[in-house]
Amino acid sequence: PPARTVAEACMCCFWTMDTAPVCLDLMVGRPMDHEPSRARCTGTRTEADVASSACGRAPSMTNDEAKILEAKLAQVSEENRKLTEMIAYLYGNQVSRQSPDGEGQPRASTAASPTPPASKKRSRDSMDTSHSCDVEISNRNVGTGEAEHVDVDSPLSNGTCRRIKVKKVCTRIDPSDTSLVSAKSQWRKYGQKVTRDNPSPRAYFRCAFAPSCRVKKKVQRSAEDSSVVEATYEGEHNHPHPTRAGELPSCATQGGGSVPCSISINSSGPTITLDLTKNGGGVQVVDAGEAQPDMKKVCREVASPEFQRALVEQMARELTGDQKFTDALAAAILRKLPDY
DNA sequence: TCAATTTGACCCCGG
DNA sequence: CCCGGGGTCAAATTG
Repeated sequence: PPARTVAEACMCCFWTMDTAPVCLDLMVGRPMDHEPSRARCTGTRTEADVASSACGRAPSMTNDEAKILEAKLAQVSEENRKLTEMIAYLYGNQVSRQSPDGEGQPRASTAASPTPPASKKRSRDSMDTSHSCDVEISNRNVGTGEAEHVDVDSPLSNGTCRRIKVKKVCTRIDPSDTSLVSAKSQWRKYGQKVTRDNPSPRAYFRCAFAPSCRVKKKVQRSAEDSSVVEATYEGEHNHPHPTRAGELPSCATQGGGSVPCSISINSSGPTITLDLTKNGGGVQVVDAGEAQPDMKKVCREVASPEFQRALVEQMARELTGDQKFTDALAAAILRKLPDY
């Protein structure tokens, strides 16, 4: 519990469980709203201390000290930014290999400016989902589906490269099940076409969350086996993956008041958010609704007492091994002590 | 009334 | 240049 009010940082760590990536956000505390005693700042200074000092809350500080601290703060911020980008990039790569629909966090590389379209491209081009010469097609093993992985290069005639992120997913479903074909919820259907080589119509979907998002999906039953649905995902989301309605309910609505920890499940993997600023404890799995079967299995595992215990132990190991955290914890405890 | 889906027409590209 | 097919648009339809 003391940790709730200590660290100023939000720490993230990622690890893989089975096939699903798990994002762990530890929202450890809010900045202290009262000034720490100068006498207690004699030890290792936390970033928060640096920040608060840099904000001029230490009137006796010299300009040189302030400049040094500002530079230090800027350096730490830059490091933090780079680490965040790296995590996003690594996580994006992982998602691109593991998520059946690629709805995960956009990769850092998405920010790269796209090469202008080559010569013969449609003007109303909606094909600007392509930004590289890598075409990744992966048939993942979903349920009883077949699995294969293919990489295709797609250079342009003018010698430049464009990046097209394409995933192909084969899923075996009950023939009467139209859930995937209709693909409601986060995809908006904008067209349907019967193609020459397949009697089943091909449905075209766009991301329904953001109009500017260029991600597309094509869904069509296999010509050979109508129980197999092939979904092709093209492009990357250019927006954070939104939470579904009710996925992250207000802490106050949960039993006994606030919930310090919640797990949101989406197709790119469950996200565990630990908000240690709240009272109480426990882990809650929220909305595994459309999760894949293996995802649901992961959800059950995540919700299990064994996993929670392991999670707490893992967190404890990570936190106690973090010098900054322990320093901040000690400082916070000192601040919390009555001024005798 | 509004949002989502359907569906015929159109556009673009490759052969 | 023509034609066929895939992909997209947008008006009509539906819930």
